[in-house]
Amino acid sequence: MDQTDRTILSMLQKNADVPGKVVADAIGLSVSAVERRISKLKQDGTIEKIVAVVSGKAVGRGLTILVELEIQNEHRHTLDQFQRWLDRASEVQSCWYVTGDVDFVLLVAVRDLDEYNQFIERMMNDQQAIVRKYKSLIALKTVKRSLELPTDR
Amino acid sequence: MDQTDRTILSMLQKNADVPGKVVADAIGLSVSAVERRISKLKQDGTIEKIVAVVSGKAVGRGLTILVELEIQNEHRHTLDQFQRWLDRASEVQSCWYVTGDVDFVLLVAVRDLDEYNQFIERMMNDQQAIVRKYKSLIALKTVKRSLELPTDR
DNA sequence: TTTCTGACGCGGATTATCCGCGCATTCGGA
DNA sequence: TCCGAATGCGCGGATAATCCGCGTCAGAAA
Repeated sequence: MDQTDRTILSMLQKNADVPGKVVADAIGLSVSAVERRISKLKQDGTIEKIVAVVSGKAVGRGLTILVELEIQNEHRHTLDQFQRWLDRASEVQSCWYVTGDVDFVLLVAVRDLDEYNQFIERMMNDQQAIVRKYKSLIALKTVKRSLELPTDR
Repeated sequence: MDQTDRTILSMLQKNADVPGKVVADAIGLSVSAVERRISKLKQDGTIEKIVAVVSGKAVGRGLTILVELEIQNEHRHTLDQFQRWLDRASEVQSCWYVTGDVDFVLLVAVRDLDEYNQFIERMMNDQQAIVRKYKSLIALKTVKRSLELPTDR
């Protein structure tokens, strides 16, 4: 993982829909050298996957809400079970177990408040033994939306 | 945007590193029909981009922190300026302007607490006229991490 | 019914990727 | 110092994927 790899990663995080030739020209390497590096980065898990980023509005999921959760108890089994539930919930894009007053933060994408309400009710019903309370932070504006990581230094 | 398009989007959000043939076989369409649909979805902005998802650990940015911000005032000019700053901050992966007690939520990826502290100091220094207070929610575990949207219904 | 539109499958032309080869550089022991 | 082993490179042919024009067909509108 040298500087060349980092440059490649930086490019592919912005746009992975690019022929090797373009990357090769940008960094002054042959096409096959670039291909070999990319396939190695995929192999060793540095590149986890290549995905399409879809417009929420275009598929009718334009409403983003951050949900802060407090849970009843933090026993191992309870946590595991709840996390599996979250993982299967299609409304939940991302989810973190965090320090502080709240226990979980969810990033939820839904069509509208009605669908959000259905999600919350489903969660409070399915997981009533676990979830104590929740707080909704409705996104009025998504300033930035990516999973891009800086690769420098 | 019919059910076929939705199926394609669902597949490409999980893995866009797939030849058209695979998608075509999965949905029972010819390769060229699939290619035409995909290129149309890119054209009209439904597919915003194709990106590589990189492992934070692999590039030394394994620490994820959610930051809740309260700002001094919500005048248009102030907000715009601050949002431009956030957009340029490489540590900030995502950022939402939200309803409720807090004004912004940032998703930040850094190497360690030291680097996080540097980021916070830089923000509080550069944007001292804007940011009133912040609260850090350190991710002990990332349960789920994607921008994937459900396409059904 | 006729016409128009849009999406389809087919298949050849073009591009891109995969991969083996030989070469240059680097890095550790003898 | 000298000499293998390992690593990464560029080249170029084989393979695979994409691009694109053509003719066809089904559904909507005249």
